[in-house]
Amino acid sequence: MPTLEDVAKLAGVSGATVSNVLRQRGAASAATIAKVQQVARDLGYRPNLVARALAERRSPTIAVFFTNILNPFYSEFAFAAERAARRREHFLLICNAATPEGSLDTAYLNAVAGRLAEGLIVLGSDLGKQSLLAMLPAGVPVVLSTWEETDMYPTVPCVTVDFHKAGQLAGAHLAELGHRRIGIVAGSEHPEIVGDVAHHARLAGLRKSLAAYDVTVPSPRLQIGSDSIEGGRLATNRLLDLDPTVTAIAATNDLLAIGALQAAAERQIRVPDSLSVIGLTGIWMSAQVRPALTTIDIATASLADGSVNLLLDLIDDPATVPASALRVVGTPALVRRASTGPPAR
Amino acid sequence: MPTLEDVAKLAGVSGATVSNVLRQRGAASAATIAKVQQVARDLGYRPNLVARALAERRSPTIAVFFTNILNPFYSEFAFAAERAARRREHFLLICNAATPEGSLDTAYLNAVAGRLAEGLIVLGSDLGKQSLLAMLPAGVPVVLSTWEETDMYPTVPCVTVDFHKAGQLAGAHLAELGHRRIGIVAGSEHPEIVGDVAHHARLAGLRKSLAAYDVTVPSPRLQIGSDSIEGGRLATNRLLDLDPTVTAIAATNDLLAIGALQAAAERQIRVPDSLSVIGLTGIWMSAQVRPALTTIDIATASLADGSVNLLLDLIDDPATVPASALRVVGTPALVRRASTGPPAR
DNA sequence: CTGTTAGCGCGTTCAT
DNA sequence: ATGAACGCGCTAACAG
Repeated sequence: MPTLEDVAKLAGVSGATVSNVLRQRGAASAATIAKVQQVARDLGYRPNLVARALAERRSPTIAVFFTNILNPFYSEFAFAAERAARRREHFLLICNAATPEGSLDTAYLNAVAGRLAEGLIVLGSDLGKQSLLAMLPAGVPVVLSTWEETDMYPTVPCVTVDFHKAGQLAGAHLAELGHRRIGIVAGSEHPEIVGDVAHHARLAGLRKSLAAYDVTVPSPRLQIGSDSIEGGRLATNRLLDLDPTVTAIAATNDLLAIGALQAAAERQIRVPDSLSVIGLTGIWMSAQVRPALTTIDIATASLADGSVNLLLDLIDDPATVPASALRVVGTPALVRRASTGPPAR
Repeated sequence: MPTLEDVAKLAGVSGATVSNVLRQRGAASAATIAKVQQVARDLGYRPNLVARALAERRSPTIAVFFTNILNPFYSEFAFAAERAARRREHFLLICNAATPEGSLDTAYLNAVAGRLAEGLIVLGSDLGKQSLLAMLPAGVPVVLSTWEETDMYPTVPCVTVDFHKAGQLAGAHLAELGHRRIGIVAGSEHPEIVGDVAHHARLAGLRKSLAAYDVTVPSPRLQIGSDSIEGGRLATNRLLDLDPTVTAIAATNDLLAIGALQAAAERQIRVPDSLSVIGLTGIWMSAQVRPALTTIDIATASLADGSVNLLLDLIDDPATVPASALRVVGTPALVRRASTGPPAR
């Protein structure tokens, strides 16, 4: 592979000039520009980005830590984040952060702190608090995103959405439709631990809005499952076994809601005629299932976009970033589709 | 951020010794080992991976080019690839290669060739042939994966599966169940172009196996849609409008098949009683939908694993890699689930 | 067992 | 407008 020097020699100029010409800095005579470009093309020269990163003390990559990229929600985030990063001439390193111990992977964090990536976006709820906090003093730019508890780390930049509000919207929608016997299917990252629930804020919001209608959700009507379609299906089956009288189910995310839809289908329960189902987050698939899922949209792509841009702004020049940009909390919105309606009677 | 030199000075040794101690190379007295480690810890030293990469002329990252990470198939590949890479102490750069023009993104390729990643896995069917071929002479290690046409680039290392065989298995399964009026829903990356089909090998295999049973698939029974659930649903609806007599549908991938399932559900057609549906690839979701989808499993995770390991082997030492490892073609397998059965009559 | 020297390939002064 | 020299932080080869 040819280097800068190779080009310089063949073009009869110095390395500095080649650098200037190729990066369009400074000025150079039309003749040398042509010459250098010609030689570079002939040689198939490509700048060594590693060397450049070392010299510039910057790296063209940022990293994003998920719990699980198999979850479509995270895929969508990754997709949007990659596009946003690319628009800013950056690459995206993906890191599945979840380890058996459930904490952020230290090797990964160290690598990032080792300037492999010049910044880091951490998604998820209550993942790896410790290791993450240990990281921050190291001066690595970090942006939290889609964080469930908005105020867990008040000092860390965060782009998220009001999950409490999202839960409220879901609850209010069902209650306003007239539902009173409502079940909840909630997700857990450790379903093997009895009572472990991941989506605290959504749940709290849900319960709060329902309380305004004097609706309570006793324990048999709250079922917890692993964060997947299958988990939602199983949880819903348990719920309906325990209490077949519920007329609506709110799930703390769309995957679980889709599982609920399937459980209903298996039991020949018509949605929304006999059972309403509402999800949360608004993944693409929620629009593609049948019946199409009513859900609370949190604009995942904007969150990804906002996270990447905030991170890169912070890296470019922290001083430029207004304090107000350090804590962005989006507003969720109800998306009415076909899976909810008034109760049968 | 402290550097190697900082540690060296404080520990009263040279940089080389610090490097040796920290990387456990060479030998050092117990005393200096302890000292160096102590100082490194106190300082919160983390090696600068960019500098290391420059010095070693290696980078700890590999890149994978997809067409679309929103497709669960690619997510699953990414998930497995990331794990495999990590086991070999590498990071994964994800690149959504699809551009509006449909070709591989040159900027991305150049970056990789710029040693940002030391190798590259390219997924997909007929994506970016030109740019990719232009890339190869540059000496960048490349592994093709999940490639539809096994022999398109005979000289490029490739880990894939026999898609032709996969198509055959799907067709044979339906035919053996007794189906004779069979529809096909095929995917396209450019559905706006009339007649554009992506999954050639699968289609050919499908047709071939059906021909053995004297089954042909005339044009109205072959519908093409965009590679998504929605695309499958729409294509299936067109197909059933044009010919309501089909008793089975083979889709060229699972997303399309899931769309077919939904189309059937909307039309109150019972699966598999009145209509059988078979998919291809075996994404996780295929097991989670209801009825669970019968499909042809291509062991995506193993493909990802194999691709990463082959690439890394090639990078470590091409001479070590036997020729037989340069072209791995996996064998697909039928997974019988609930969406297929004998025709009603 | 440890230190010295010499790069890795590029960007960046500061002269010229 | 152009070039020489130095530095980025680390590893490798050799010397002691």
